[in-house]
Amino acid sequence: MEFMPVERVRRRIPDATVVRLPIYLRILVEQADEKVEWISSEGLAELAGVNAAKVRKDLSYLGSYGTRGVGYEVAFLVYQIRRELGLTHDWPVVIVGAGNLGQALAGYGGFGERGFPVAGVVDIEPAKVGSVIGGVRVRHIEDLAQIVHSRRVHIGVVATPPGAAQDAADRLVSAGVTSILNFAPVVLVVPRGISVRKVDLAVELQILSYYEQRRAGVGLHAVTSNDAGRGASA
Amino acid sequence: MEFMPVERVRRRIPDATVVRLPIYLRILVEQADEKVEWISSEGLAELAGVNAAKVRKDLSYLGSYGTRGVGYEVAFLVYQIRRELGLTHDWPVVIVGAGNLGQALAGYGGFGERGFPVAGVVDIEPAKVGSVIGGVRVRHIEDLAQIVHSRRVHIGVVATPPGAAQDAADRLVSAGVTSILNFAPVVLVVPRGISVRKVDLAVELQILSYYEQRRAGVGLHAVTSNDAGRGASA
DNA sequence: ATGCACTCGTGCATACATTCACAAAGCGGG
DNA sequence: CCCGCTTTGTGAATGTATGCACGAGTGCAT
Ligand SMILES: NC(=O)c1ccc[n+]([C@@H]2O[C@H](COP(=O)([O-])OP(=O)(O)OC[C@H]3O[C@@H](n4cnc5c(N)ncnc54)[C@H](O)[C@@H]3O)[C@@H](O)[C@H]2O)c1
Ligand SMILES: NC(=O)c1ccc[n+]([C@@H]2O[C@H](COP(=O)([O-])OP(=O)(O)OC[C@H]3O[C@@H](n4cnc5c(N)ncnc54)[C@H](O)[C@@H]3O)[C@@H](O)[C@H]2O)c1
Repeated sequence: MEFMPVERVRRRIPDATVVRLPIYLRILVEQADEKVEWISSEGLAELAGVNAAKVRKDLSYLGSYGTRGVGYEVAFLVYQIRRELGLTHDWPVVIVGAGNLGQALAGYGGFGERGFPVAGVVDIEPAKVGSVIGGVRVRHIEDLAQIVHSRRVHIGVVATPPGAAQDAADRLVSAGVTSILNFAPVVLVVPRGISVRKVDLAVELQILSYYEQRRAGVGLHAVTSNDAGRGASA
Repeated sequence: MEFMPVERVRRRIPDATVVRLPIYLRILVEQADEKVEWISSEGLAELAGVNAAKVRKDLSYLGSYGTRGVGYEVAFLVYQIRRELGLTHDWPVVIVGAGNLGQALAGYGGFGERGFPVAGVVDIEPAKVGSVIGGVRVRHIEDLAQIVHSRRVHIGVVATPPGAAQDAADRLVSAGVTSILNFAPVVLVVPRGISVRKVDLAVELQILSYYEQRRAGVGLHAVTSNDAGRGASA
């Protein structure tokens, strides 16, 4: 094997693991709130609804932070997962589209709590501009670049109608955003190096429909696990 | 080769493919609307943002519906994918939790259009009961079983606060629902044979944070694709 | 001190998913 | 009717993820 420098190169964490780390994190934070100080891979696996070996392997990508015979120290794991996910500081987000969904998102306090404060909401419709949602005033989309720069926004949320989603994404990218969470049922085209994740409710329902229909057809079956290997496409 | 009965045994479609079929379907419907009659795996791949070989393999699980040298007939593919996904009839859904999100969902017309009409919205809070959202009157959660039975609902949506989500899921299951779409940031525990998919926005943002942070740390990287292999856990 | 019970970390086997690469099949032009 | 062009369908190779099984630490009781 090649000589390896002490300053270890940050290991690439498998996509499938990246998807599960936030789930472990949420559970661990809940446990910490309940004054649980130590947890075993078995215990965490139970709460996360996965296999214990998978938990151990996932956590092993962060480093050897467990204690054999004992388990993992909850507070320490929380810290390590936060660090690995880049959650040591806030990531302000900007929401494009102040409609039904955009308003629900902006008004939802859960994001700010988890380190994703809403830095701004923009819309193309002058009629929407100026109204206040969740303590944030809706601004015109022309102000997008200004918001992104002044608030150092890296993450944008697309909540426009499907037909406007690509336009919204283009504007976000030219404003300097490098990660996009897309709610519009549209495949966004973005330059290499920009991460995109999508949330498509109709797709989710259709997937459920498949398993539902299958169950009806052939005896029972179902099963399968929710998020194996979702990354963030670029 | 073995003799094969005409009434072919339904092949199991890989989870990763099941996740992509709805995306192909949406694109194909759009193409049909634009009077496109034929499409190649290359063309569909382009629009779906995936590899052409993947498209062909995915479609091959449905059967040999392409024409070599030509491509796939759009209308026929639409029909076949719909059939395979169980979208030949409507799947009424019931929404539990008439808060911020539940209201946005109920008011959103996109579901009904795609074959998932809202059969009912229920809430535990008497104050919410009786109000009308998107043409549906909010009813008390005690009426859940009645709605599920009378409207033959198989799919339930959980849009309650996290602390109430397991209760909501339990009630859905006892009412007879066998598929659940969960918006609460909680791992639901359900009996074997019940499908669950979750939509967790905080998790999505945290995943983006990881890749974002990584980009800052080591040169560039990013990439990865959105939904490899999401199934529906039971 | 020694042994025992427990739990991590990980090599390895297996399963699943992606991609390549090419023969087979269909189409159209001459 | 045949030839050349196109595009499918799929074996095989590669890449990724899962889960088992067990060695190796750790803590505690005796
Ligand atoms: N509302 C839901 O529950 C729900 C559910 C699933 C998916 N979605 C999807 O989310 C997206 C938004 O849904 P909605 O219900 O909020 O729609 P909406 O029509 O209520 O709101 C869309 C908003 O985007 C604005 N907009 C339009 N073009 C724009 C542009 N180029 N730049 C900036 N803003 C622009 C509009 O002015 C409007 O305010 C849609 O793509 C929809 O399919 C919504
Ligand atoms: N609003 C958003 O944009 C958003 C975004 C991401 C996640 N979420 C998640 O979605 C869920 C709902 O969010 P929200 O903003 O609509 O919350 P909300 O508080 O506005 O609404 C929750 C509703 O559920 C009802 N409820 C409570 N317990 C119930 C029970 N046992 N059975 C039936 N109904 C019950 C409440 O009366 C209330 O009407 C939460 O888990 C939240 O974390 C919401």
